[in-house]
Amino acid sequence: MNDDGTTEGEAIRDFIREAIRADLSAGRHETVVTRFPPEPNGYLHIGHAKSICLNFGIAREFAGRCHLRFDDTNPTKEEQEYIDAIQADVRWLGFDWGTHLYHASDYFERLYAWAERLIGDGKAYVDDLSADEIREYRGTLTEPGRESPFRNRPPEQSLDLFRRMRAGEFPDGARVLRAKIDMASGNINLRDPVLYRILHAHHPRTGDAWCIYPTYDYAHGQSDAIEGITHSLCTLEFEDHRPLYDWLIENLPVPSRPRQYEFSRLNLTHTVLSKRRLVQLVREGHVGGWDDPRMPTISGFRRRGVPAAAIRDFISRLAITKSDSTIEIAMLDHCIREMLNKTAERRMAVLRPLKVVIENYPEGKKEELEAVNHPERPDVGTRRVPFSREIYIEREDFMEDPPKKFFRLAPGREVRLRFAYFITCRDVVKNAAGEVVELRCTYDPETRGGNAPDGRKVKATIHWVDAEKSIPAEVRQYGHLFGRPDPGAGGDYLADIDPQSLETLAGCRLEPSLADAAVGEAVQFERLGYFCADPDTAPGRPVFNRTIGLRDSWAKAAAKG
RNA sequence: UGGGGCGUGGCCAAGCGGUAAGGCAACGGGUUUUGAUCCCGUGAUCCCAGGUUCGAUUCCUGGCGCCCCAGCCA
Repeated sequence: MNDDGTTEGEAIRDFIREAIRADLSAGRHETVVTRFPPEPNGYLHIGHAKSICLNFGIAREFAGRCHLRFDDTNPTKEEQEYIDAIQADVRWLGFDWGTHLYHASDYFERLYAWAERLIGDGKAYVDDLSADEIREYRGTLTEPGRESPFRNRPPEQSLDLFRRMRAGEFPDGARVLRAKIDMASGNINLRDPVLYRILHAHHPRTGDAWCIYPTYDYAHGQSDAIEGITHSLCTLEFEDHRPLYDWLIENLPVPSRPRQYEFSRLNLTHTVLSKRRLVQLVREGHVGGWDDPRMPTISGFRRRGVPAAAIRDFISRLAITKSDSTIEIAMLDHCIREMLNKTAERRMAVLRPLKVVIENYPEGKKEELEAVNHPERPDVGTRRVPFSREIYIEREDFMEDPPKKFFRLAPGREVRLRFAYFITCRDVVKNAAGEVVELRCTYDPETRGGNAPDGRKVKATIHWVDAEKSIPAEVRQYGHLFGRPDPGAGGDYLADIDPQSLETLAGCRLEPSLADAAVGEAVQFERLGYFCADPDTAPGRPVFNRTIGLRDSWAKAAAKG
């Protein structure tokens, strides 16, 4: 099975790929060329991953190519930091644009020349109206717009003005270049859309070479045509722009005629995916940064320990359609767990330690027990875990007065220590406040490795670490950033941030083999979940992030009562 | 009384006139040295109303509902 969910020879079917097959078999194209066109005004998130997987995936399936093109037409919002991060994220996701790295700004000179041509053809004009006036003249959704008084000025005059706009003679907002289409169109995008605006701003790539910049509508389709893009895939909100996209292609001497197709964007429960909101979360410090593990950004997932393959698998299960949809976050969680279950090695770690003294275990005795690294993959081998008279177990694996369905340790009860021995709880030691601070247990030497020669069973197996040899660590447990599936539905989405989405635990104890875990590499802490070392890890000071917890039917049952 | 889309089980989604795939979730049950994994099993007549047809989720008509568009953002 490939990680796009298909098996060898099985073609993915959706309306876009069907259209491509039709174009290919009709001979309209020989090769398929797609492009992923991010605007460098923020970090990539999982919604972008859908577009990336679609565009690069199609290029791969049809033996074509996919370009990475920065849609850098608005210097007031774009930054080099984003340009760099976007490239790193696309690569990390597993895609390669080869030599096809482009920028809309690479085409500024050509776009400008075509704009002059449009003016000469009487198909564009310089408008002196202010932004507010243009809005008034535009009309409303139900009323047609009115023509600007400058609409029919002579082409020579528009041309002169346009050249002076470029020359920097006018301040921001003084004039714009507009296409002359139809002020009465039901499609507002056709009511003489703005093609160029004056922006005295420094551009990350062109510096101060320009003070007029093309709008998205003008730059995008022409960039597609210049690059020979055959299928320009974008999200539904651009559907209304297609007539304009086509109008420009038809009225300009572009080298090719790309076609635009629209599909629905990804929505996910328990998170937000709008650039505006993600920027706000970062700028206002509601999260630690773009790569905060609770962020739905590619860099956030990476830091959290989510493998790129899990993201690709998730995307492959999505359908490319035109219907609005919101995917339950449980779907993503499932893909992460499934991937990690197959790949992550197992280790033991105790997050909330409770000391256990095994009274009949000889003082000073130490031994090492063999533990498998992956129960379903013997080839991954085994490791040795130190064991002695004093160990730590998880606090929540002991209850002094357990309900009937609780199978773990309790006074007088016997359980198995994973890979070690059966132990029985004999005594509970409490502090002055009445809190349990230590357990006194006995072990059965005959059960070494975890099986009783007499065949007796225990109802639970719990994890543990050696008190002396285990290493201290900080563990950050991450949950979904928002407590409700539809953040913002109640008004302010910021109010829906779950204050417990990050729980930092100090004083956790890890089995010694975790001392040299590689940053970002996933491991399963048995019975707890998947974790990986965070970049904040310092020598002798490990910091682990919880990528995702294991499914926990006990917690679910306990919650129900 | 503008234009563009969409409407199949809780969430996605196949289906392209012949009698409703699959995934996730939920709920049962089995296996298990992770209450994990794994394995079984359980649910819809397809927004509504007419019409065409031997037969419609698939075609037609009319409703209803939801989403997007009035940035010199993308």
